[in-house]
Amino acid sequence: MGAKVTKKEVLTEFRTQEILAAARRVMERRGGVEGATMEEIAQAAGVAKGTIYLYFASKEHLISALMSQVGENLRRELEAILTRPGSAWERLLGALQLCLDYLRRERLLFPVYFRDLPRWLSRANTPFQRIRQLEEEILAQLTGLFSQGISQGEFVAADPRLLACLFRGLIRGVGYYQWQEAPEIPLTEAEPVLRALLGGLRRPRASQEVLSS
Amino acid sequence: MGAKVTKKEVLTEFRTQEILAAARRVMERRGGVEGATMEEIAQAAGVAKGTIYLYFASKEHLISALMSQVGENLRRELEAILTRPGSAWERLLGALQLCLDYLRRERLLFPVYFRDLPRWLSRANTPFQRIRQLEEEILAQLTGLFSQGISQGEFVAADPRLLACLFRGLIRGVGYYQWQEAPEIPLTEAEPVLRALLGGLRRPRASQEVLSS
Amino acid sequence: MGAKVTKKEVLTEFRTQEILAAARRVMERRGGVEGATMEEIAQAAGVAKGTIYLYFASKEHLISALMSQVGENLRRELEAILTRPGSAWERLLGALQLCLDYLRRERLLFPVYFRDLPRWLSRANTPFQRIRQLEEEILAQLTGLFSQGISQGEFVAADPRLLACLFRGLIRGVGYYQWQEAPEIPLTEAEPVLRALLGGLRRPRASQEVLSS
Amino acid sequence: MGAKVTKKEVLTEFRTQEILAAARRVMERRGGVEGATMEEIAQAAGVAKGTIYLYFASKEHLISALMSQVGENLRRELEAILTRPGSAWERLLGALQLCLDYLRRERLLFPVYFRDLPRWLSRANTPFQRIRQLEEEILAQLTGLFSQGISQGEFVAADPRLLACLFRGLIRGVGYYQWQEAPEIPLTEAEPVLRALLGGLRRPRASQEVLSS
DNA sequence: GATGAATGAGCCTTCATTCAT
DNA sequence: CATGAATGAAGGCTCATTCAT
Repeated sequence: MGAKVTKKEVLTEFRTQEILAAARRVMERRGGVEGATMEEIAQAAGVAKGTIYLYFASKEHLISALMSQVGENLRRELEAILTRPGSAWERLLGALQLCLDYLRRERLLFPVYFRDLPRWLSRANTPFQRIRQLEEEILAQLTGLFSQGISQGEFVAADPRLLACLFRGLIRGVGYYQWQEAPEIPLTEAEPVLRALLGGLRRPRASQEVLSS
Repeated sequence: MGAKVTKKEVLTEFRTQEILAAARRVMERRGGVEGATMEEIAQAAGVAKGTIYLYFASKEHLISALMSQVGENLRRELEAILTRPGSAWERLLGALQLCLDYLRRERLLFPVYFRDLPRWLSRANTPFQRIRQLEEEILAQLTGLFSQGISQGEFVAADPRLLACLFRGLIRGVGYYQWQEAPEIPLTEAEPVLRALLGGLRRPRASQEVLSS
Repeated sequence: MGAKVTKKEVLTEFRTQEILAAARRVMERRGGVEGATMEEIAQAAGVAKGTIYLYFASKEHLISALMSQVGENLRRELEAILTRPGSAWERLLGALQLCLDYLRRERLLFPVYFRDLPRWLSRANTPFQRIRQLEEEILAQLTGLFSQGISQGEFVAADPRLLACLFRGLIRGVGYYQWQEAPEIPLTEAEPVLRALLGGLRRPRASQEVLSS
Repeated sequence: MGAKVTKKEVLTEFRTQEILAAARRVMERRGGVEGATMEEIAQAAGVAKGTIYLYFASKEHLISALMSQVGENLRRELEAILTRPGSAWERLLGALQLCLDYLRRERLLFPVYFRDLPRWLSRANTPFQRIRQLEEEILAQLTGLFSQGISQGEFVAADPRLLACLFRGLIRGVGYYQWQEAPEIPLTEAEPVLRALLGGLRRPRASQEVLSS
């Protein structure tokens, strides 16, 4: 009997993932949430339209689950990098590389993340609170990193949370650039420039300089 | 007689601006183009639904006009700054300040700009080509600035267009940050950090260093 | 004072005709009533949209007046022909020629007459009763002609009103044909065939034949 | 299993016909296509508005299907009659009877056929091309009949296609008459007169007469 | 559980008509 | 009288969601 329950659970999990994958494909193809109809997602998943609603309460819940998956993974991998030994700068470079990797990997999902998610996040009572939470956790990880770096004298003195936000903003800016302007330019070309930019945050050794206009 | 024509023109201009302002308000309130219906825009403008179509041929034309207004102004002001005398770095700082000003001023319109415009830009035969053109012109202005800076040895050697894109990406990242995360943090606090980041692009005087990992 | 009133009347009449002519042009161009907007008619007439409503109570009244004009003329000319001396057959040929002339002349108005008028005629309390009346009068004229022809032994015995209706139906069929199928074929080619067809109604001299299956 | 598929197909076919019948009823009631809204058609069919779009891609497709049904049947039955043995005249009488039957049967659909179809036929890339094709085929059938009749000396010398068009025009004229003027007069009364008229096309035996004024 | 036919609220757009100037 | 900006009812169509089978 326990086996049977497990079997059913496995099947449920399988279907869930199948639908999520289908939703991802369709959204990538249609370039966003609005263009992706439940009908098309169902077809792509090889199930009937009504079946989706057995696994997800609504379209929003479906999208939410999809986005959460990515966030969950990013948070886990980011955690691994940030707890590595080494200087804050080295770990920041690791985080940069990871984020650029995600940009590359999830490139096609970017429009959804960028355009459609924000609207939903602004609404209360939405299934997207989980994503908001994940974003907050990721931001907290980065904030912790900058905090360490500042207290260890590696980075210039600044609000660590602001630095984290700007780092994330920078990554998003790159993603947006890649998405809108230059899908043909490999992100690897952007990495040195990003390093140079972030290098601007490093505190010159044996220097009393502070940020000033 | 001339006065009458002027009167009519003034009224038309007034209504046009009134509707644009209403559209802006509704989009801000609804968080994007999709959520803003012509009905609600009309109500916000204090006119009937059909009246909007006396001033704009379609919803797309209306949005297009709204976005173009902002782009037009930004381009003009940016041009003024970039043609000022001074070092490339000084002008870059000026551009930075201008863009941050725009972010502050057009803060509420940002979601529209960020999320909805991209989809339309990807379609041909759309009234949004004007905006695409404006974006390209602005990008060209920035590219020119970086180009000068590089050839004059002020900035590290890199593709100037990539730098321009990253600059813009950075600004957008900040805007996105401001929009989503910290409407309460005044952007003025972000400026020094942005300067520090951009400072990473400056070439150390009398140095042959190039970007390397 | 009397002169002034007359002057005004003349102007009113002039405007009325001008608007009617414009409506005709627009309907011809647009291929019917539905495609012709009051806006376009007003432009074609060189007046403002609202002005039309000073001369015609509604779009229906305008169309009605336009169609009545044609019917009025046809009836008058038909009357002239039918009161000419000569055999019923000769007068029938005269009527045929007249109707074909009208078809040629009013060719471009035919779609309106054929498609749009009928719907309105079927409604009560419509300004189109005048047209219905004109049609009835024209039909009565033709009925009278056939009636004479039958009583004088020129035509086979049949309900004269039915014959009149069929004659009209034949004309309309030709018009429809011309309109839909062969605008390039001059109607003159159809005339001999129509004569042959109508000749089928003539009673063979000194014959006792009656219509039978 | 086969039964299940059949069941579904039967249901689909049933609904399709049900909607077509509803559309027919509404158009008859409203006197044309323009007056018949999808809403009202849906109500008449006892389904929701959206349901229609499960069976027909658009309003035009719906109307097109309706008209094609009739044309398809007429063409088939006409073909059966025209390939019967016998003189051209006998077959022409058969065709006449068939067409009058259709006029009687489809009487209420006539306005649609007469008024609305023509406008659509003039547009390219429309689902109505099938109807255009049907019309052409029917006309070709009639043309062939006249062609035979002429070459066999049964009918006066004339362009057979013109004769076919006039025949069709005559039928339409009768239909139009019936529709507008005398729904109370049974068409059976019109048939002898039509025969007489068509008889005018017959070539007098052993005569060299040609059509002349 | 799975299905997919059915639903209907909601959207953008048109255009005959009105009325303040 | 003339104007034309403003109106708003109505129409075709979409698609997330429901529910009988």
